[in-house]
Amino acid sequence: MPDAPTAALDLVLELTVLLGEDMRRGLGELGLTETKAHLVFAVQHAGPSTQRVLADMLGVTPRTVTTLVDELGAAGVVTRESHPTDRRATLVTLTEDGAALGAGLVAGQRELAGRLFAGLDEDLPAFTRVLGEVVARLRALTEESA
Amino acid sequence: MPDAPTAALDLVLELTVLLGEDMRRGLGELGLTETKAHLVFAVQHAGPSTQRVLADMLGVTPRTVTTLVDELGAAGVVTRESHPTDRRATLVTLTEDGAALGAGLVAGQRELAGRLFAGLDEDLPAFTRVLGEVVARLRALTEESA
DNA sequence: GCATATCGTGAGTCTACTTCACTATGAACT
DNA sequence: AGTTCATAGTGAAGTAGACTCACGATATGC
Repeated sequence: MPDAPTAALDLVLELTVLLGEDMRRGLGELGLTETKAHLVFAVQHAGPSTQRVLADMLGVTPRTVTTLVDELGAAGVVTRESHPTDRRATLVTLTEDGAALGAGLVAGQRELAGRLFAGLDEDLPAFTRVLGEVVARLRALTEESA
Repeated sequence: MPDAPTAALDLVLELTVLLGEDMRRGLGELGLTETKAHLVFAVQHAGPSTQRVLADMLGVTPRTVTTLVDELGAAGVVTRESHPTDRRATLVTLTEDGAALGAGLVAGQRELAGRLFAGLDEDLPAFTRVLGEVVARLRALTEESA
């Protein structure tokens, strides 16, 4: 019989697997990978950004962003605009379609959240408290070993 | 301002990222990938198993298990034993080192769980309730679209 | 005893990333 | 001004971890 923390962690682990599958499936139907979706989110949130900045936000190398932007550009989701003051850099911006796509992603996520947590209002605050604390501890852990 | 379910899902998403990083880092130090660790867990839990069964448990193709077992064999973690009744099949079994490795993984996981959830006893039952329900719903979702 | 299914593996491919080298440009310092 | 050093993005090539396909060896059902 596992102790309560171990049982909780096991559930979390299972959740990550299921959630990952679900997201990949949903994104796949839109022709997106997780990283491409992440890039769309990033541009949506931060506005037009250089590829260097996007690389840092996504946690990938600049070279990877080049490819991502190439492919998202071919799909009509983003465009490369010239940077107003730095001629080395390009500003990645969302097209109209890209903005709609991003809005759709956010809406889909919100809808999934509603479906997953519906009717659990009573326990939800405690859930969120624990989750916040765990995330904070985990972040501290990973930073201390960086 | 996001609604509570959306905030909770965002936290979950962040947790999956951080937890994944942490696990990969820790496993990497032991020369393991996530899938190899999963295989060790599977054999530890189910006892000596055919590669076909392991493929199903890991959710990968049999071909992938061949490579996994090759490499774990080279590392001295598992061995291939002949199946007593089916001469096509091989039984993947843990070596003594492999069993120790598996036990270490379990211990490490338990220790991490303790560290992450320490002092949150009051909210932990609610947390686990929500998590269990969410996992169940997610599983239902993925199965209905299979 | 023969047709058909299953186990594991060689050969080759794919995807999402990486590193390295390079050009073009910017910034800082005499 | 010019020289030096750092930075933005990209071509070329490599890597890790999966996959498909085809095949030999064995098992199973009729």
